[in-house]
Amino acid sequence: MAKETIAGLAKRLGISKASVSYALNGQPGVSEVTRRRVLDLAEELEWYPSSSARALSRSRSGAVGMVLSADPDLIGTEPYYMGLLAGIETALAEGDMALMLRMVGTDPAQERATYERWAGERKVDGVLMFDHLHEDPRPALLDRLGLPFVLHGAPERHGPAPFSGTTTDHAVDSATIVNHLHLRGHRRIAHVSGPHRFLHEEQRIACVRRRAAAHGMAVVTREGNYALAAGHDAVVSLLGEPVEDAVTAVILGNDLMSMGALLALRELGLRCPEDVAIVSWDDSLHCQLASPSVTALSRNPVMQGRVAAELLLSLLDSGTLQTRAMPASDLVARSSTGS
Amino acid sequence: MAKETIAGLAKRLGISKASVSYALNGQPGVSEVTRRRVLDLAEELEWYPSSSARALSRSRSGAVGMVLSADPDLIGTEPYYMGLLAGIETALAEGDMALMLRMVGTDPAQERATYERWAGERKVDGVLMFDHLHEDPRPALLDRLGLPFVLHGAPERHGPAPFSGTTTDHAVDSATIVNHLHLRGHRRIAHVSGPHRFLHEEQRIACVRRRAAAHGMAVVTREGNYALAAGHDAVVSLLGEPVEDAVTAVILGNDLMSMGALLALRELGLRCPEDVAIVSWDDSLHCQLASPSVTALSRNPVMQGRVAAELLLSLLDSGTLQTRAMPASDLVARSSTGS
DNA sequence: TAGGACTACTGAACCGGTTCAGGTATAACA
DNA sequence: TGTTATACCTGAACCGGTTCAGTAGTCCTA
Repeated sequence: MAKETIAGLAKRLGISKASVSYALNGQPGVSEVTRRRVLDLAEELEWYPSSSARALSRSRSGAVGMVLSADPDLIGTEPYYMGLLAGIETALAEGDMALMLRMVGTDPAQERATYERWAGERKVDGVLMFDHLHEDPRPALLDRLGLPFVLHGAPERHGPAPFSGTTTDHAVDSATIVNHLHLRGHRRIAHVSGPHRFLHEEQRIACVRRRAAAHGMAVVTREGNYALAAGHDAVVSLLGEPVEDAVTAVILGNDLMSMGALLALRELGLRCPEDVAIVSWDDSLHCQLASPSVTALSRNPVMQGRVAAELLLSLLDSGTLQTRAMPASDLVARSSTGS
Repeated sequence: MAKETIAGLAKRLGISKASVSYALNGQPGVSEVTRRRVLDLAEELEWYPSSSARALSRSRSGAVGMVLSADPDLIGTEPYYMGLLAGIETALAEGDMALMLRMVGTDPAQERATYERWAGERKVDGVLMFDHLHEDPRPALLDRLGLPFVLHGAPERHGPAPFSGTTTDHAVDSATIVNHLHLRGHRRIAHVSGPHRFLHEEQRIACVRRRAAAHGMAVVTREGNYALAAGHDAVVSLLGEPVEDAVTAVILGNDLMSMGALLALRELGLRCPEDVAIVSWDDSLHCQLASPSVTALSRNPVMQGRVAAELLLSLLDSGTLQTRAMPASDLVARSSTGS
């Protein structure tokens, strides 16, 4: 079966390529009768227009790109990103866009090189990004490259946004966590964050501090890297030696660090939640299954991915920059805070 | 900055488009001097050839597709697939191919519709598939569509392969598990498999049975669906009422079901491993973190993904069908079998 | 010194769509 | 009745690469 083309359809129907094209794309310029004939024939032949020919003449690739930068061996351990991916993909599918995925190592240069290549080859019409960095060079780069993008987790701002993105109200989320701990009597807490280069981590730190101060609570901060060992080591360093004013609760920046924290407590012979409570800034099956199960802030990655993708779609077809605030996360209270 | 094209480069250099094209693609027909001039100018201008124009004239899209069919909300819970994805992506990147990802629900019709669309639009040059089904309609479909593909987890066969794929020696893996249990004194075991519609599950069941029989062990089989609840329920049904000849060990088809099994044991007041041992047919962080930690067969998804992608790449550029056997998996002995 | 082989290069066709600038035929209007 | 608007349709240009057939020019050989 030789590959059909639009010229083939046109010949079969005795009309011009142009008419076939108009009919297929729902554009004016053809009668309803002709349109139906074209559509019926296309269906009968199971024919679809060539995506590359279409991409070439429309100067639009019909795909959006997403770069995941992480150690390949650890990628499976981040359920948050997978949920995000799922949400993104379903939204894109509805908008008839394809998702082009690239995984690179943790070197930021690789991510940037990918964008340059994509823009140069016009392989994607837009890009989805995460994790706004301190002095993030990517928005400027993408602007220079002329690649539309959406940044999931953009900083909150007042006034018109310089680019499209989703924002999270860290003050509310922080308050949810800190209030929960305060209510349970904790007055000295620790916060083991993710890397400071992520803007959202800086903001969380500031918000936790502010909220705790409002309650008259003391906060110790540690920087982690989202790995299990980081949570473990932070807890050991915080609680390894018995001191007078040891913290009674630890907030950890993600689920893996929370698991590490639990392991550390067990090693140190400290009971959770009786001696030390644990809260994870990200929920997952790990938090549910751990013993004790871990109280966690439940974001909704699938929904968030969906929203981010929708922002990109609307940016691509109407060019409007938008910022969308994510709803506040719920805290799922579990055993690790004595709930 | 107006977009450069190959015609633009040609004009700047005072040569023809054809020469520029030959130079860029490393083809004969240009002198080394000219080639260098072209390459240098391209680099200086940060110019890349348009992927869609290239795709159109080469009749190759430069992308391979992969359909993930799963409930979007559960996708994050399957670390195996994420590892696979990572391996695939890195191999594809090295072969200068892009990965097009599509997530669909669990309805098989959606997966097939995606392949039809991709083939019709010539959007991907090939496809990666998983989980060979009983009477799997997909290979025939893809053959009809003329879409090259690699099936990760193809059945083992003698004689020439009808398509490219990776195979796993289930007999060896089964023996690894069963021997491990036999050595620890278990004589009555249960095997909670994944859905029977997956060929590899059927094969695992048969291999476990055979191996157990060789040892004079009794096996009870249950069908699960890889979800936590399935592992839980299977264990409850197996061990809910005290019986004379209750099984003393349970093999579960994946990590989630193993977690469910542990929960069930806890509920039933049975100790692991003293009363009942647990083995997972898939390793993950869950197995490591559970208490007791779970003995698991450790496959290497990143490597497997890489191999599958390499098979596809070589199929695409030389057209040779190949079958590659995956190395035997190692058993990571942990507490759940008393190790 | 004519002939053949080889190298370096070019013009034009081609890939398969989209879209613009007309061209008819029919309907609507004055 | 002539003019104009409208609906439907078409030929050809275009998107930006690849590739084929052909042309010069150079070198080697007999």
